[in-house]
Amino acid sequence: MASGPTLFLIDGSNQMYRAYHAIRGLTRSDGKSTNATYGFITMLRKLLADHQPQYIVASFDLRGQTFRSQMAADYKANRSPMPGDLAEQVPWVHEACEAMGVPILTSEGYEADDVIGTLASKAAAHGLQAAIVTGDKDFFQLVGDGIRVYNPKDDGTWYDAQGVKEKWGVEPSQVCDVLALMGDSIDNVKGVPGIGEKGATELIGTYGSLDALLQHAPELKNKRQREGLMTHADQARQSRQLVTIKTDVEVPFETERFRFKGADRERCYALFSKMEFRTLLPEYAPTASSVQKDYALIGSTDELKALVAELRAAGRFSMKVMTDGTAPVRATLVGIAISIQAATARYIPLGHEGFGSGVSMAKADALAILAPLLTDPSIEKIGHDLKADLIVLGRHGVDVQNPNGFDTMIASYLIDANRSSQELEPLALEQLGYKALTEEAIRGKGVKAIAFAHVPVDSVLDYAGERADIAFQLAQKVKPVLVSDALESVYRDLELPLVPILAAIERVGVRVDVRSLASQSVLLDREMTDLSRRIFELAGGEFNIGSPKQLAEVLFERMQLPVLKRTGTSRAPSTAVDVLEELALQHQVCRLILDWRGLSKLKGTYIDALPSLVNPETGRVHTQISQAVAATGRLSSSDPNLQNIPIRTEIGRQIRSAFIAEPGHVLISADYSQIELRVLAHLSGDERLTEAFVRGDDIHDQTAIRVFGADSQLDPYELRRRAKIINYALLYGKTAFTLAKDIGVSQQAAQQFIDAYFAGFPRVRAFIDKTLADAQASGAVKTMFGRRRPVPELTSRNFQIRAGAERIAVNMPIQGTAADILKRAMIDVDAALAQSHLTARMILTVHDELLFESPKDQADEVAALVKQKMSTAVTLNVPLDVDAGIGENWTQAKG
DNA sequence: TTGATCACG
DNA sequence: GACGTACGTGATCAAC
Repeated sequence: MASGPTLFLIDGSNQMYRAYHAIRGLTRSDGKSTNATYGFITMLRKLLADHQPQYIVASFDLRGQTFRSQMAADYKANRSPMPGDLAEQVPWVHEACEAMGVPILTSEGYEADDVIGTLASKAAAHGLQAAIVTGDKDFFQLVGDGIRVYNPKDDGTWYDAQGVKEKWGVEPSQVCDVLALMGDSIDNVKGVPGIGEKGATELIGTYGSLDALLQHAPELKNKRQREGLMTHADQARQSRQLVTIKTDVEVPFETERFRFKGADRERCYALFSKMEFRTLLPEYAPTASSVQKDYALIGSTDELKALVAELRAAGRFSMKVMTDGTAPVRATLVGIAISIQAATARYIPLGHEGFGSGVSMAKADALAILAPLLTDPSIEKIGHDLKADLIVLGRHGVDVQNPNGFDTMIASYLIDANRSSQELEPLALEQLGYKALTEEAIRGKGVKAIAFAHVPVDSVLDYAGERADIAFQLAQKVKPVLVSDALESVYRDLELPLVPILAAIERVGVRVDVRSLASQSVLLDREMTDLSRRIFELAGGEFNIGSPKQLAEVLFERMQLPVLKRTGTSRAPSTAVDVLEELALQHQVCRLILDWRGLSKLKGTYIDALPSLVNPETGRVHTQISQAVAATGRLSSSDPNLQNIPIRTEIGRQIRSAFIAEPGHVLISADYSQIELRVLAHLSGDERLTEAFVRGDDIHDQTAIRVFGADSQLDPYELRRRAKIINYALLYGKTAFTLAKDIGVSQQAAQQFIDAYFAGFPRVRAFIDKTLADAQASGAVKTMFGRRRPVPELTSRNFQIRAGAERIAVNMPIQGTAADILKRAMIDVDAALAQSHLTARMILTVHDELLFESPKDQADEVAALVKQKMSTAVTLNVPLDVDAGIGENWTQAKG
């Protein structure tokens, strides 16, 4: 019996192909496929972890001729050439292999199979067993004493001689004969026509070998087999030669070279960052402790003064304001970390209690020393999410001025808006190869988390110092990328000036009429109770209407209503609005359920939730605005989201009425009229669309005329409604299928409308086509201001994924340009207000709307100024119309 | 924590 | 010719 350690022989080409087909649609942000590389690495990692090989080597097929192609000119002639996006990955797979510590051995003129066969057969002589890692059945021929096949698919399967016999019913020595009969259409090994896997194993099992079978061919009962074997005997013999794996290739067997010494972490790290395999990075990142750091506490005002002098001399520094509490508007200041050089940081403790409380300086004293620096516009402040720092410092009376600052979160967002997270830790890992401490590691997690103020100050120094240190290093790293990606002007002219404006909006907040909401809650409660009583009567029993599961059971089992649609992942019967709308025609209970659900949503999300979000200190609601989330460039709002306050229904408008102005003040709402369609007119240059806007026509009426003709018998309101749907539908790539549903016509009619639209506005079609062509060429789309969004899925071979990417590509330049325009307007309005005598404050932004709170007696002037600045924020070849309204509450202001 | 649902532009 | 069928967000509730 063979013994000794096992040498793992990886059939690299086979495993690379398998990975390529097993994983679909994995791409890097530049659109290049990385699926085979990722799959191969995953396989390798699992193999290494599961079997901890002492010896390992991989072989790959080389390009060009092999002895087999010389033997049979058409060998592998049927095989389609390697797909381009796999060929591109070959060097990466090789690199991955070697970086992971697996040497590669190949031989000119031979396939990987032969190299592996040779090594396997030589292994015993070197005191090793062989394990061939492959999914290719051809290798069964080599199995025997000391040689096994291992297929890593699923959880992995081992094949020894017994295993081969169980799988195929023949000995490994007979495998070549079986393969010779079967042939292999992919490699163009012809075999014998009429004999497949089943026939081949049976025949070889019966007759013992190909030669014996050929001798007895005339005696066979089965006509197809008999004639096949008699006419194709030579072909079968040649096929056997082709499938026989060589075991005598001249390759050196160097045991020591095959000894597995572990991965080259640095090489792996470099490759995996390049490939954007983010989940793999932490494991291969250099450890934090390996970096020599100079972090220290600032323990006295004298030290602080010395630090300030140093910072002033440097002209720039990075900072991280440490706080306890979730939102910056109510968080307490704990300390400030500062860095002016990689691996260096200072921490100024300001609010440490309990252990280490002695180190904290008085906040007022320390801030007074720091303030001249923070408010000096000539000093560059670097940070990751500076808005949060600005809010906290602002609440302590320090109005940070930072016109040349650098925010690494925003820079990273501009470079890749698709990133799911723009947080510091993953960026540090990917960009700097630095594994940062997590907040959880310092504070603990969940309910047991300790406030920073109570964590030993040395730990906070480590953590906070790192944040400032990393931000400083990251800034140096991403600044050049901003320039090379032509993103500097979006950064300087749009995003950076917006930071203090958003900070101010968050700090000011919005006043909410809590009493009005409370009385609405009571009324709604009654209405819902009433509705649920009627629902239970019709349904024949009580249940939780808010539970999709229970509701589905009542509707589709107890009441036997038809299941029209199923949900995405769980395939449960859907109870979504459109389904219930349709079922409402059959049973009135569905209408009641829809009504109940509408009320429940509004009550739960707004009426009952808003009062609890009022900040007790200010009596107002302070949303958080994210500048680095939406991939199109829009802002987003959370905690609470004030960008989705209801408006479409009567109850919705009542909720909106609860957003009110301070006594003596009013709210002013100013919104762009149809900004996205105007952007489309501008970007496409379509004459008719442009003219319609220039003349001030109602654009939806114009579309109605183009699409439905001037003399449709339908009600003009209905026509306009449909035209509006069409206008927006086409902006986003809606299809006839859904358009038909939305406007209640046949799919053919909907398609005619779409065709008529594009015929009526011909440049729109051309614009869409050009946008797509450019996107395909560059892998990204851009707004008028140069903001970009990578769209890697445009090259996907999956229709669904590709179609989705195309819609994104068409939509982003429009939605994104509109977002850019609003940002530009915010900056202009803010500056104009600051320069005027007016004291109005911007309090909200909702995609195409700005909301202000103004003293009553200034309202008209403010409205005029806002309107003027918004409509001239940019110059398009269509006018930018702005509607402004004034009122006691948000609903009135929108009137 | 995830999925379904639904609020907004 | 089929594919599945509109973009972008965030909050809540139920159910695991």
